[in-house]
Amino acid sequence: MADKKQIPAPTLGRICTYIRVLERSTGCSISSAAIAEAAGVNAAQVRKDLSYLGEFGQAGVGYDVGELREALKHLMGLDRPRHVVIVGAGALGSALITYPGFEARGFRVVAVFDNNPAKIGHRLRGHLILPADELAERIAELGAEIGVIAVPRTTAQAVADALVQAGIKAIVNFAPVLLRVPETVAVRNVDLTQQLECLAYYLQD
Amino acid sequence: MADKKQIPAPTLGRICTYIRVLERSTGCSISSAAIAEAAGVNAAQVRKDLSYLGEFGQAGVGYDVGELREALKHLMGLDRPRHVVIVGAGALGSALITYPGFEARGFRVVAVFDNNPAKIGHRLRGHLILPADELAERIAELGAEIGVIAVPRTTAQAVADALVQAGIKAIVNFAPVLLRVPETVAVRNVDLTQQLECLAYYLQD
DNA sequence: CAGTGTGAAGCGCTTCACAGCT
DNA sequence: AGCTGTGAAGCGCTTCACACTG
Repeated sequence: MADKKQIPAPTLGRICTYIRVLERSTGCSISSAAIAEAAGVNAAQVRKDLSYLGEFGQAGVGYDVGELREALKHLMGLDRPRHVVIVGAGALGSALITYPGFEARGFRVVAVFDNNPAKIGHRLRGHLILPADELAERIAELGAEIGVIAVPRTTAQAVADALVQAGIKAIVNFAPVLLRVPETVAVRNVDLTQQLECLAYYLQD
Repeated sequence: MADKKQIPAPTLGRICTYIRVLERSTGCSISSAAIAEAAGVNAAQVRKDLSYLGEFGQAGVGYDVGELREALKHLMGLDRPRHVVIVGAGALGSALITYPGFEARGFRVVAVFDNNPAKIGHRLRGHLILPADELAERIAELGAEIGVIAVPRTTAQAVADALVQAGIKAIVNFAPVLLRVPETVAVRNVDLTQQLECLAYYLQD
């Protein structure tokens, strides 16, 4: 990714949590302490995070729930839908197609790709599986902005290259490998096995 | 989790990466610079991380690949298999049952639970779906140590409570909610939607 | 020499503490 | 009184730099 260093990455993650807290919140105003309690963080942290988008709070009262929620969504770029393509029609890719949280939050899966001829042309959870070599043209015509890599480790880099070539600027990578992409492309790695491995450490002694 | 503060959490994550680098490495000795290059981190970082388990390197040469790999696996508690239970037989839970990385790294899925009567008793990818109210007894008899929560947000806390009650000390949580568990239980949250949300931020301007 | 191990510096995020506003 | 916004302190991870070793 480019610079964008205005807001620290940890803050971005927490802001997503704050948005969810606000969406489930009933009252019309909420204090930083209440947000902090629900999000599992320090109240000063909440205020510092929120200060990145200007002064929203009312001293002595707190924050307007609706106003803050919309401001945070706007800040995160969540005020318009995003088109997502999934590469890899295996078990994981299949699960991601219908993952309820995606559609509910404005992420629309617009295409699913695979390079297995036995899968191409078949329907998977309502989506026609497209050949991976059509990535570039499909991404352009569908206006996709985010690519999800759900292929085996050995083909992940090739898929990433193809996505970058197609103009994708944001990638979620489920393959346990370090992707080499231009600095202008943002990558989030999700290593499911690593989660278990880290837990194994704490299971000892 | 308890204290365990000897090794910082970021280091634990990187050590998992180092293990993979070593498993794919061909030579019999490797330098911190080579590990760093493959893992995408700083070489000094690698040496500092490795120094947590004593002095393994040979000055002027590097580290013995096999020896270091086994030492790291032992440190992480990966030198014996772990039994995993998955709660939630939806699309995500289903994908996790056969996730190739789990079995390959010693994590064996020994049971799958759901509370939907329509699913209980049916087979899913080779596993009989068990009723969620049998969690405690099954976990005990199967010797499960890790629980994976792949249920909707609204039931995640109840599942976590049941897992804790059953003696589980390590949880991977896919539900977008803050779990309240005793300090003795380690939790790793994996919020798939949040990955996309953070990327949306970088897609702006 | 090439490369490790590590004290010290650097850096960035987190938390405190309090002035200021309502 | 209650709560925000923020400078300053605190803290922990990262990186540097170099003495030391085979």
